[in-house]
Amino acid sequence: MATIKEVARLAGVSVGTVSNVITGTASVAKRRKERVLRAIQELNYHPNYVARSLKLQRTKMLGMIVSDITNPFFSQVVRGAEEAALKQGYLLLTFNTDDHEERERQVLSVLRSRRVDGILLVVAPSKTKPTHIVETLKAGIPVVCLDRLPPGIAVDSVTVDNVAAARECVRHLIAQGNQKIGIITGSLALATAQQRLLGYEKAMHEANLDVDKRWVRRGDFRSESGYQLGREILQEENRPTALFVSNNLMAYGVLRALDDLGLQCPRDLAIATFDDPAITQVFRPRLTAVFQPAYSFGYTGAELLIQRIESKTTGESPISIRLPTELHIRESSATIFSRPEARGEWETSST
Amino acid sequence: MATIKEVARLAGVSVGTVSNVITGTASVAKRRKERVLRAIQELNYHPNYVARSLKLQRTKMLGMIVSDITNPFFSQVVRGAEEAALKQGYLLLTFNTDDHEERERQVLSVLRSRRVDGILLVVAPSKTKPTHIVETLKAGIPVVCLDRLPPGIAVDSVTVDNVAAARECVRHLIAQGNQKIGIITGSLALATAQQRLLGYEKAMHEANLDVDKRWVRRGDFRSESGYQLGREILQEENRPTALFVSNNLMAYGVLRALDDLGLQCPRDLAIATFDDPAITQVFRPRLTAVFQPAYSFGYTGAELLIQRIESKTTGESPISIRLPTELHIRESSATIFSRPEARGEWETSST
DNA sequence: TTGTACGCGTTATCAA
DNA sequence: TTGATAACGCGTACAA
Repeated sequence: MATIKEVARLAGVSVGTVSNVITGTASVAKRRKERVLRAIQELNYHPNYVARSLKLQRTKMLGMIVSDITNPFFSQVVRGAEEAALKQGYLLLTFNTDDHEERERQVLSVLRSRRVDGILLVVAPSKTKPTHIVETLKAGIPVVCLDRLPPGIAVDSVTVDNVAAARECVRHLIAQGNQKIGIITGSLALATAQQRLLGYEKAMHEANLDVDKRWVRRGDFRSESGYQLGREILQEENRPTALFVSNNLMAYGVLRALDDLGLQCPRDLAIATFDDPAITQVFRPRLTAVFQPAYSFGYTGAELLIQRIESKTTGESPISIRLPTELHIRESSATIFSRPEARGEWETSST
Repeated sequence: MATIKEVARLAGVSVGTVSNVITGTASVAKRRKERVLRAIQELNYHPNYVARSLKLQRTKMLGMIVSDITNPFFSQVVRGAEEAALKQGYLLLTFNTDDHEERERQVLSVLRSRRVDGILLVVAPSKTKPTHIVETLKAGIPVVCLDRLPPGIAVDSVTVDNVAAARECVRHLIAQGNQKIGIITGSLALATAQQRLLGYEKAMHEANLDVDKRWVRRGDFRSESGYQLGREILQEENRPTALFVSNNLMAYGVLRALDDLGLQCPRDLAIATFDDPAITQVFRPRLTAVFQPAYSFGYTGAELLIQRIESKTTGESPISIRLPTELHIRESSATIFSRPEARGEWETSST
């Protein structure tokens, strides 16, 4: 692979001149410039970004850590981040943690060795303050947390108001006539899961509705837990008429559980959930869900991160960006108490 | 950020010794080793991989290019690739091309500048031989093509037998009693799209069934084209009773079209398709689909690529790996001619 | 077994 | 405007 030296020799100029042509930092005489360009073409020269990174002490690479890119919500986040990053010449190094804190720790270490300029992070569940994140910050590497906030750490972030969104969602279930409403939460080591539970409790409380302990089940945001807990709840002798499921994957699990038990949604159980991937919207039952702007999570996060990087303002007080959500009301929450005649004609209300 | 020099100074040894401790290339006296380890700990030293890459002339980074990570098929591919790569210490630099050849060209150029050790590539549609791929190969960068083969280029690859899979799938539609069967293809600039069309034609031909030209529509593997073409076909006066849709996204579009027209699957139209993301399997209608081992595409591809990289055998004759597919038969292809009484009880036959 | 010195390909500084 | 040269941080001969 050709080096800048070879280009310089072929063009009959010094390496400094070639560098100036490439980066455009200093002006170069027109004739020499042309000679250099021709040599670059001829040798099919591609500047060595590794060497440049070493010299400049920045790599123009961003770490992108999500729990599972296979979840349509996160693949959208990544997509958004890539778009914003690429636009400014940054590349994405992506990783999945499957929500394992240990894996997150390893990835963070790798990323520090790779000298990425910054990190976009969807944190894994953690009971205690994740020291590896603190240390990354302390090392001067900007981190922007997406969707979830790590406990006890002041860090830039892009989030939504989970409490309000969950509350609105459960309110809707109540408005549909449901009184016995259950919830399947994510791991309570995750801020988002806690907040959605809180929103649920608020809505129930302000409507003076009892919350039976057995209707509150704790999952882990994965499909299998939705399935298991769904089965359990549905087999209670006093089962709820509606279920608020804290994320999409678990809602899919609940649907499977319904199917197993010969039950149907919404006939036997109303369902409302979080996350609203376009891909599922064409199938039945259409899920009532809190839509989160997944793409914007990534895009906005990357923009914020790059701004931090380039303005060298790490250590300032954290910036937290709040994105809006929308409650998309569809057939899965149409209960026995209020079921329109028409099928498939549901409106999309927003907030 | 600490350097190897500082570690050496703190431990009271030379940089060579520190390097030996880190890489394990030469043995170091136990006591000194401990001192070094302690110094590393204390300084929170993370070896500079940029410098190492420059010295070693390899980055332990792989380029991963897909059309759209938002498509569950490709997110699985990426996931598999990451798993295999990480296991051997390689990192993934991921990119989406949205099937634009120009974008692919740019990304390839960036990747060469970044000095990635190899590239996993899902090629974009291309009418002519993509010279940028040839040149990447010529530059000595191993490339493994996933899922699709670029026209006229001998390159390592991981694919499935699209012709056979499509044929089996259409045969199934025929066996269900359908005689008027249409197809929505992807861009015929894509090998996979061509092959699936070919499989369709073979199945129709060997069953002595006519193929009405108006039943053969050319999409682009995106949902919107499935919707548009689905509408067109369904509004023909002599419309088919079954449709073979060449990929998942377009199938979702067709479902939407059905809905718009007040029709239902499978009552008014049987559907069979390609790709079979787990996420959709819990919804109705459950789609009959050719399952492709998406995760394995990535995993196997990365393994093959790394083997190429580490054995330095670029330029040898290309290796092509064929992965098996499975036809998953579900309710979407249950036609009026053969419809079991039970709902939701469909078997999964495989080949 | 340990230390020294060179080079990887750039960019930036400085003198010409 | 141009050319020569010193870093950037590391791994690895080679010498000790």
